[in-house]
Amino acid sequence: MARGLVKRNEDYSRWYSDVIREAELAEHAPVKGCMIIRPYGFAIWEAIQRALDDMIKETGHVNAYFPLMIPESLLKKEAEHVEGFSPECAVITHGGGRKLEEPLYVRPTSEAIICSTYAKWMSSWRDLPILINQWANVVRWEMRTRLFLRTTEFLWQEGHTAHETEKEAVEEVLRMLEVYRRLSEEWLAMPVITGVKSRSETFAGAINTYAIEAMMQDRRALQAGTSHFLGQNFARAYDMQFQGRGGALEYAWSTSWGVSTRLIGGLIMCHSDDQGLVLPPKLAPHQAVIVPIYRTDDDRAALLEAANGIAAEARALGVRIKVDDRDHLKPGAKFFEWEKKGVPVRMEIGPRDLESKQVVLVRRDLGKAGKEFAPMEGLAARLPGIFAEMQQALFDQALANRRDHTIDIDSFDGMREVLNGDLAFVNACWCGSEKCEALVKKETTATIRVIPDSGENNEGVCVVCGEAATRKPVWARAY
RNA sequence: CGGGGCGUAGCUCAGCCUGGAAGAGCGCCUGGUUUGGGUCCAGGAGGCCGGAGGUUCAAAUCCUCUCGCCCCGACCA
Repeated sequence: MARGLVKRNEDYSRWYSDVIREAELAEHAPVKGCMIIRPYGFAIWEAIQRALDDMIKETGHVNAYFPLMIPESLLKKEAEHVEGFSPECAVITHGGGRKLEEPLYVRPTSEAIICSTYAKWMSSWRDLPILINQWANVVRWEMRTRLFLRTTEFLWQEGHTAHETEKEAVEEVLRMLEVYRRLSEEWLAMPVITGVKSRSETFAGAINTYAIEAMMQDRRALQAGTSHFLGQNFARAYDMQFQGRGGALEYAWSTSWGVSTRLIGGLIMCHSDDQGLVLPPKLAPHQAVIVPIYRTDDDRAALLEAANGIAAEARALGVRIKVDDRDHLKPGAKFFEWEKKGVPVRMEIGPRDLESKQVVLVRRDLGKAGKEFAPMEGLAARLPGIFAEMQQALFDQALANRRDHTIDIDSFDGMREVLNGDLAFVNACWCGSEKCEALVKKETTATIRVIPDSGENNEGVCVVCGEAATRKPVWARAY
């Protein structure tokens, strides 16, 4: 079995760390809660960035960059916002060898600095909308951290937009929620439920927070992205005013939305297995690897020539492929290594294969059972199709896992049993009171993950208090 | 912040109880051997035993203090 990896059913938490270590995605830094993202892990992040950045631009946004440090006074202008964040802020008190007159906050998010800048940029309704995104790092002093899922410093993108009307802003929030859904489902092969958060889970200072919520293999939920409708709250706090079409001064309607390196944690817990990482082909740094198997130098030369030929052909078709020509490792060692790193397709080629003009092809998600002899003729051209099938298979598998573990429940007892037991996504009606929500959390540690936007069959009675309910949230234990 | 665990070779750790020449496995370097699922053999490099103080003829080991990290609970993307 995979050396150095515990099995998922033995200790899921340790398995998760093992996968990251063995795949060389990241490691702990000397600073508590911080991580070093290693080149292989960062390559995955770069692939996510490329895909998302394209979508962000296709939807009319541009990138910019705002400072890491925010003056305390600026952050404190939006009371609810600062209250939500101040306990987890890192504060810089000294610089240049002396105490600063005003402390600087390391951004936990950039609403304060960006909104106050937008205020200067808008004078007329013609200046709107402002549609800007930034790729940045942020710091939140979390009590408990886990690689990728929750680190003190993390990488993300944060979009910040300002609009003339409420309608436009709401449309923007939902548009970006949809972008996140597509990123997650089409690129990470990670199915998500979209919807709005309950009040207690709403971003500090926002009117509404929308989210994409995914189920991990252990049936816990992961909030994978959020899109916030900020109303005019930040406009009032940071003076984002413009002269409207009628000539009067109006407050802008703003939004913000973000996804982070947490997505990589989701990716791991959605698809990987007891052998290690499993990557969806669309995001894999290497989509395929060719391992030559030889005895003699002559064999080696001939095989490498054949392998490089296949690789060149594949690259011409846009496939990210690697020929593992390292001479000091046996083939078996290479198999294990690429397996742990989640490379979608492995091709083995030895003298016998060369003779019969074929390779042994193994899809990562199917394992040894899925080994096939593939003719070299037309092999490169087949790869994109194989990747597409695997991409779909990963999504289908994750979706099936969610369907198999989603339950409609109408009694609090039933809810307690599931959420304190094997875990699942529980669909259960809710009256909307924070008291009922808090009681569920107290007795099960589960929370409302999202109130789905599909409006069907939501009439009922609250699973906790029995009062009339019009909402049917997804309840689950979350990361 | 509470509870638990751990700091010794690049990594994983043994040694500590009962003080007396710093070890193993893996990895790394050299040479040979091997190559269709983690080759084998020989040789080699590599250490302020987390830090400070104390006890002692003598401390990785005992005592005090300290710093840090990991895991489990209360907060969060």
